Amino acid sequence: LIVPALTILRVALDVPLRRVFDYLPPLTDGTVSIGARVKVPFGSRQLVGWIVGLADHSTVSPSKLRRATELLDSNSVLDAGTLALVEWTASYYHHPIGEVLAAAVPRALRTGSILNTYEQRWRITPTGRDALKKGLVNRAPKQQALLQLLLTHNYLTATALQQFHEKWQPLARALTKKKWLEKITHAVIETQSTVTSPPLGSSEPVLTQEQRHAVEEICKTLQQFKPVVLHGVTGSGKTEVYMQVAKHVVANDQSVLILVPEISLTPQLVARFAERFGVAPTVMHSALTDRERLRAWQHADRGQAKIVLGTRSAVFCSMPKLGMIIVDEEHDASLKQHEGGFRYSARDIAVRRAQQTGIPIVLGSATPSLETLYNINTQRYHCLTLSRRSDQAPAPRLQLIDLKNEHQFQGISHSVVQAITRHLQQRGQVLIFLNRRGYAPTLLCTACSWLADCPSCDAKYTVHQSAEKLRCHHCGNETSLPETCPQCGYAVKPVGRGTERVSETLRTLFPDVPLVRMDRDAVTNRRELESALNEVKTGNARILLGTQMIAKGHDFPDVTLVVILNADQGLFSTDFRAAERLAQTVIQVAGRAGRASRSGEVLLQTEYPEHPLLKNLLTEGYSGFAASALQERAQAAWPPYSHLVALRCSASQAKHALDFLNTAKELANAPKNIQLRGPVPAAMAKRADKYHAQLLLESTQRRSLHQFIDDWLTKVDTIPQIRQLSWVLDVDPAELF
DNA sequence: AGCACGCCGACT
DNA sequence: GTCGGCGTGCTC
Repeated sequence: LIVPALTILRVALDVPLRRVFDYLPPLTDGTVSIGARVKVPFGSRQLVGWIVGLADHSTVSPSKLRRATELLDSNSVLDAGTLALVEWTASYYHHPIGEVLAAAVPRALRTGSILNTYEQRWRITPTGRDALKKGLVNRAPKQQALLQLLLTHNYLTATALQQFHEKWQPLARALTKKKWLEKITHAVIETQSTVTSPPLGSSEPVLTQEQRHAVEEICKTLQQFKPVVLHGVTGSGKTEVYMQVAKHVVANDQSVLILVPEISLTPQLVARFAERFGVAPTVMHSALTDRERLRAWQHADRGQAKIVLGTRSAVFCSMPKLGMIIVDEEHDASLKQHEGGFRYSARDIAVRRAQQTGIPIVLGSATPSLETLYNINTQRYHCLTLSRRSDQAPAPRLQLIDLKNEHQFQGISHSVVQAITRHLQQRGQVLIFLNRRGYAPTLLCTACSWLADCPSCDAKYTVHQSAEKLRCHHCGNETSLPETCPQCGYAVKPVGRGTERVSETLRTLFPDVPLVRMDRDAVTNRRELESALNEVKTGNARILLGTQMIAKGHDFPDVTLVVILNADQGLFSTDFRAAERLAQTVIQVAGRAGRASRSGEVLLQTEYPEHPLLKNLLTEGYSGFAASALQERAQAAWPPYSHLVALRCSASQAKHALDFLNTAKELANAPKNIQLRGPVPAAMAKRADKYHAQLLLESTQRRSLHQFIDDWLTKVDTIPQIRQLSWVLDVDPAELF
């Protein structure tokens, strides 16, 4: 197809500008197709852009209109559905489409570098054929034989030539010189080496009635948008349901996209899918090299990947034959990108993608987010419940320990010590959760009340005893641990407790019991993670102590006691989502207990046993908690009963940040149904030597809010001080710091 | 963002 | 006399 010279290319570029740029098509031949990449001149540089549209005329004056340099793709690297999704995302998050694309695709595609793997091929030229026919090569039998071979073979690769003759290179050189042979560079499609083993049919377990019902419901209508929530308690076998529904989709010659919050959780999931399907799923996550990521992308784009398993950016993976999306642990905060300029919720985009594509989507969780529960209540989502554990284990018993009325040793109460002793005696394993790493959260002078605080943040230094360091967990500052007070020279002492200190305490209390500590300091790489998990799984370790790291994903079948050392941080937070997060953490951690035949026990230490949130969670479980939490949200008109957008700003001076937000607020001529709140400094205003502040926009009318923002941002873009600060728009913010 | 252009201060 | 500081204007 030759494109008329008049065609205008609409090109998205990776620049922070909320518009696309018009170009004339390149003079080189080739098919101009939407979704392909072009190299274009932009100012004084050459950039790689994406063709996101074609037009027959441009409103840009002809003097400004420039010509694209080169087409980079002849066939698709981004299917039409994915591009449509990227366009929707750019408009929903009010973010430049070029930057959304840059976040969505592998880096290798962005730089315009070699998309394909190339293979050198040698073939006979027409003059070579001629020469052969005329007998001109008769005096060089080797050369003749080679040309003869090429008559029947079309082309030979270096490997093939090697087989033909050990010293083929001088031969080829001589023939090339006479123009009888030519070397061509051919792009080859790299196929992912897939280790194939026959699917183990026997490994398909018998489903529980609830699992079978869920599979049937999800598979009833496979070719239409149908959001389903799979609300399954820990151990109820959600993964088995995912695999069975995926099997139906794959049997239909379509592929399945599975999103997970973190890659550390995937090895087991990958292994289970690999075993069941006989082919390892195509994985996509940030730990891949550029080359691996490109390969995975192409594999998916060509429809060769039946199952794509990835973290949040995989929601944009090009999959022309996408038949279903599964979002595992849909409540998990990691599914939202909350750093950098482009902040998005992979779960929300996934729902949109399923809707655009007209396919089912499964949102799985033991603790669904309040938004999701709200969508169930309003009949937008269909809920399928797995209330029984597939291993028949009874639900663990949850119990509060009142720290105010108990003797305690280094933050561990008497009854917890007794419970640990009891479970260890009964050959159970004990899991202890504390969401705070390091030795102690503060270092205090015993005489002059000096506190070690981070010079770059409004935060205290955390004591890291074994490393002999003070570290800031907010900016990465580090300094040596002082032995005496730098102010008065008197003794200093660590105050409060982190996992490092608790591990010391536990070793004192249970000197003969092997203990494994899992947090970011104790476990720094994959190998250490594997070995720590192995210690627990083999039963060598009897006590497992850790942070978030142990709350997610991993199975610890022999754990019979779970202790949550301190649940109180989340109780009095100003963030409206704190309660939800706390409840989810408690339930997720509790879910690690008693997965095997033995029933589990969960102890939760608190200073506030009367707190309604804890009482509620205890008596009513997660669903009961969620119902009352939703009522509170409704009364306060917080999400999901309203929609939030935060304009966040950071600058080297607090005043600059607040001035900018105030100017932005003045520029807003917001309709009555949109409230602007603030600006206010962030709870931790100073972080890494920058001062943070935010302006909050709130409305019950999503459409109206978004229309307003479109208009407003064009004005915000013109605020002059904009160069001395950085700002981001956070649509549906996960936390309001 | 990134790059060019432009106008003022301390250097060979 | 110029090298280079970073303000500001623009990118189809």
